Amino acid sequence: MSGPLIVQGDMTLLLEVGHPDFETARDEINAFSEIVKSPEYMHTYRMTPLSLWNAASAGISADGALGALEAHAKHAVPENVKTRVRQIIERYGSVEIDKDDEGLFLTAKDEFTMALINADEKASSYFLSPPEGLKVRIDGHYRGHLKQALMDLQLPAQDHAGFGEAAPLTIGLRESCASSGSPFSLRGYQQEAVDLFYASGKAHGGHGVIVLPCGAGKTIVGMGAMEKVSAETLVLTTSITAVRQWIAELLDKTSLTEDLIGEYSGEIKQIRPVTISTYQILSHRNAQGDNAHFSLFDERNWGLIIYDEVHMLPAPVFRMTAELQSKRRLGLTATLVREDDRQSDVFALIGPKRCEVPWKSLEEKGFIAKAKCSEIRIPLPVDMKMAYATSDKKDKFRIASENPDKMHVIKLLLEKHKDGNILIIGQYISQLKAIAAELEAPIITGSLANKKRELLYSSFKRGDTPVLVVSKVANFAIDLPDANVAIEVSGTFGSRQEEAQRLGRILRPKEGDNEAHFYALVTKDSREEDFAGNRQLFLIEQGYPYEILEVADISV
DNA sequence: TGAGAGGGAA
DNA sequence: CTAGATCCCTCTCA
Repeated sequence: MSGPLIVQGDMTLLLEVGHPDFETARDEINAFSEIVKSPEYMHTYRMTPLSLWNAASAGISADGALGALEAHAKHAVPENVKTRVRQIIERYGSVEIDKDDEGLFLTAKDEFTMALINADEKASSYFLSPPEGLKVRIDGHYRGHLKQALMDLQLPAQDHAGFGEAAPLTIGLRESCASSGSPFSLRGYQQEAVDLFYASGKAHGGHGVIVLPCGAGKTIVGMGAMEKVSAETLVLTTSITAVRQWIAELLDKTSLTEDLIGEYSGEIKQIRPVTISTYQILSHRNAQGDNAHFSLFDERNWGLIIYDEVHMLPAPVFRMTAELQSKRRLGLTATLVREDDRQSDVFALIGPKRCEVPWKSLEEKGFIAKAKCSEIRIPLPVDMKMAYATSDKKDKFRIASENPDKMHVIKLLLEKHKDGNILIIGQYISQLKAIAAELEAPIITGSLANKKRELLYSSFKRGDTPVLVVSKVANFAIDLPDANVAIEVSGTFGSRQEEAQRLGRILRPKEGDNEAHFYALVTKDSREEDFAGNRQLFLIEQGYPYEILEVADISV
């Protein structure tokens, strides 16, 4: 009993950062808990129903989770925590949905559970008849709605009812890329992700979410799934650029030819055996307030629907997905949502998390660069302190973000990384313009036409432009070239996804020492520190410690 | 026919 | 909490 972990009665876990077993313990508890706070010496994790159910769906038992807690605990694990963890994990699988010749039916593991569901007005409204013992016939059209209602009852269903017949389509993977001719095959973890999605151990796969770091090849996992399913496929993405990228990748790495792949967007409306579309066109309402493009879902007998960046799924597409439970569904994301409660909808309607590849494991294998993250704390200039003190909350954040003394630190960092390819990323256009003007560096914001962006990107890639200033376009633009240094001068109110995206920008493997640097510039003793702390949670969870520096610590 | 600007949406 | 970016549709101008 000398481990780094304190298990508290409220289901939170305190993890001692300086302890020799810190990393092992962190990697193990990550599988069934999520990080909440990460001050310097003690990180706080929390076990939630959803984090435990995702673990359960990945095959972690109550004994497994409790075993990990006990192995790393400093003191005895409280009895109520043991009971609660068992209760929650056992709830996953206490309700099953299956299919026989007569249609869909639900089974509960005991009478109490069935009584609970039967008493719930919403859940029982999808019953076709009163329950007989532990079994009840359900209306197949409302399979998704039922799963959502069960989720509200804290009873996540295991859906074994399978999928309908779909239009078949032979999809093969090439052995070499069409464009470059270089050999192509799935990496080990990509193949594993595909297999977990397709079968997930009990031959009940075909729906679920794969979590992969930026640059780990989400598209390739998608193609692997398409090959397995070999049916007509609908891919939903966040932007037109992403649509085009998918199409280019499919042509490059699969047997699909141009006539089989369609783009369905605001610009081009093709519907083909494999169709790539955007969430926005599906969410778009016409003057009558109807979703004008929902029919895309019924245009063909899709066998697989791929949700790219599944954490971005808008509400109307969720609603539609509730009706699509007889289609295979694959969600892809770099960061499962934590900021709101939509993750329970993802769990109920797309499926449980099937696989999560830790960033650090890719770093060890050299698939992504090593990253050093630092937060540099910069005081406000003396003459601004009074203005800061007398401002309201939202102005305080803006004043801190636009701290003019950040300029000096940027210059120090540019000096330190003289030969680097440096991205300066920020949130406020006025701030970025001032920085770009001072450094005489080009700037890319949303208002710059795509063609002009591409010119700057290629100049940056060639090394002709060593420093590029970018706005929030960097969060979305997938064609932004890689750098080895990123300086974040301001960020949104605490989005972990944003931080992950931004770090992802510098993680493509590098020549030489394969090392990248990420600096977050934060105003000392300001509200910005708190928000920056929240942004960093995801990366800390993935094992990227932030070094906290003062201006004086920067050595050139 | 296509490019580009402007408005509305979430 | 904001400011910012994107997308879709429509209109105008060659």
